[in-house]
Amino acid sequence: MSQPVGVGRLPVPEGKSGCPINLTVELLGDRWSLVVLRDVMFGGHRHFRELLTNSIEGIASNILASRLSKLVDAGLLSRHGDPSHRQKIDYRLTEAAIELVPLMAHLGAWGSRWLPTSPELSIRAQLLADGGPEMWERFMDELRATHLEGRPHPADGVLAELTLAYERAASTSKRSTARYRPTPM
Amino acid sequence: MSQPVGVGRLPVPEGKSGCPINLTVELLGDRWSLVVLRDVMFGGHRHFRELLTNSIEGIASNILASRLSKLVDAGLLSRHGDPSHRQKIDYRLTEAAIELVPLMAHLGAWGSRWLPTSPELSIRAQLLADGGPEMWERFMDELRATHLEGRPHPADGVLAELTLAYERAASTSKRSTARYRPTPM
DNA sequence: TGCAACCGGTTGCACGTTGCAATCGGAAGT
DNA sequence: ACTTCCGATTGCAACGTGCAACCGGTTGCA
Repeated sequence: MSQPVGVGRLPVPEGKSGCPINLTVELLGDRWSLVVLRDVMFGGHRHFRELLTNSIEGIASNILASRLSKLVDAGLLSRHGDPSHRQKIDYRLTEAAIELVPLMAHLGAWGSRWLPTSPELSIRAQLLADGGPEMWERFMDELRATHLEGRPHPADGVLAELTLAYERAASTSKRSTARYRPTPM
Repeated sequence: MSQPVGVGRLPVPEGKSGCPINLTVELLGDRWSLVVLRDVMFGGHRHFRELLTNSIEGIASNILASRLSKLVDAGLLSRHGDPSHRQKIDYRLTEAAIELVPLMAHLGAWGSRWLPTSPELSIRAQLLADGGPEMWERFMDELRATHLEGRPHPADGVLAELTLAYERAASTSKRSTARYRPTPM
């Protein structure tokens, strides 16, 4: 639970830079990896079809498949069988992925501040950003309980709070965007 | 200085998702954008050749050119003439880019924690992450003075502190990586 | 005045990745 | 038996990246 992902702590892969920012960008810096993690983290979607159908950005099935297996290989997601259906796969966040919560919070905060985001979705990002490290820790503990130990999300948890804020904002917004499920931030 | 980049606050570009995380990923989620910003921010490189030659990751000139113009269009960099050479261009961070400092700090911290980074470079990332919001604010003010107002970096500033820590770590490391200038984090 | 070094790029081309639509074989429900 | 749902895979076109050569203009120096 506290080891680096991949092949362990080694002499820095040859030809690569060894810079923490660069390596992180190399791993997560593409069009979809962080979006998939966002949907698992904030949307609560943990199955292939669920991620495919509820994605507002409309990810293609082959891309989703390749991202899921890449994230599993990188140690950010883990695969588990689902008792309800033999070939249903439950993708769960690992500790490494859970520790991306502060990064997601900053990503959302910066986007809300500088990019033309939709108000309902910005509210959730703002709420999480304003909650600060203390709220992030609560959320991370909630995710650990859900994804590492298999317990359900508490009804009064951070995720519930964020979803409630979104739903309130969405219901009072003039042009309804209700054709989408409130998956993303 | 406090407007969103791009076309201003508009009804969310059509067909796009409006999610703050998604929009940020769409803008910065590629192999090079954040790496270029890192070199401008932490490496102090502000000219084309400087960025091209001192990049440890070895960016190609056409990619660098396309990223620079994309970042300028997005409002993260601004172009200025250089008095010393008529066709030399000084790329400076804008306020929007300076506000990516916390994101960079988290990116570096997460990478140091979970990926096989090189120790000298990790030390700088750790230092910045451990400094917390208070240190980030000091660094951002320093960058504002340098990039928005054209003053030099103070000798006792955050950047100097980070560079010193890197140099100490690099000089005591066995296998010298001195062929590289200490550009990245 | 000539010339080499430097300035920010551009061009052409090979290659891998992405995006899209259709489809796959196995498992479950009815 | 038939339909639906499951996580993918395939073929194909378009795009992004990586590499090397090259561009016109500017500067410093002999």
